Amino acid sequence: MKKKKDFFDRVYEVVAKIPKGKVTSYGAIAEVCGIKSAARTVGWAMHGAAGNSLPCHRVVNRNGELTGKIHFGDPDLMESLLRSEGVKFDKEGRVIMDKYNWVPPKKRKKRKN
DNA sequence: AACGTGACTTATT
DNA sequence: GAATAAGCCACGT
Repeated sequence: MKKKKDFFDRVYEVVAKIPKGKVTSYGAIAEVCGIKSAARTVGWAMHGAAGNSLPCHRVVNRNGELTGKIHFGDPDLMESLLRSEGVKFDKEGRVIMDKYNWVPPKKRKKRKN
């Protein structure tokens, strides 16, 4: 039975695997899901992820800006969470992508590595 | 089925 | 280099 996971489910899996103290970009997740150009859809997936205990605060945009912080209820919550995990911000309030940018492993069919 | 929206990204001006 | 435009995919109405 081929349970074709929806794009959303795929995103949830990836986001749930983001290491603590690291962040990733929507585009990266979208690419891992198979659609590189679906960065926006990844954000949509987060909407459905609300209440799924997913570390959505570890997902930032390509610039390291916390674009989704607005949806946390409190704009400062996302930054606080990341700071609590050891993530540092530059003076512009962005995540230092050079150090914290983490790209999820591509889920190949039966990837044995 | 179609139009509009959205937590993005890339290219062009 | 900054600002604007278009492209992209999925969901909601």
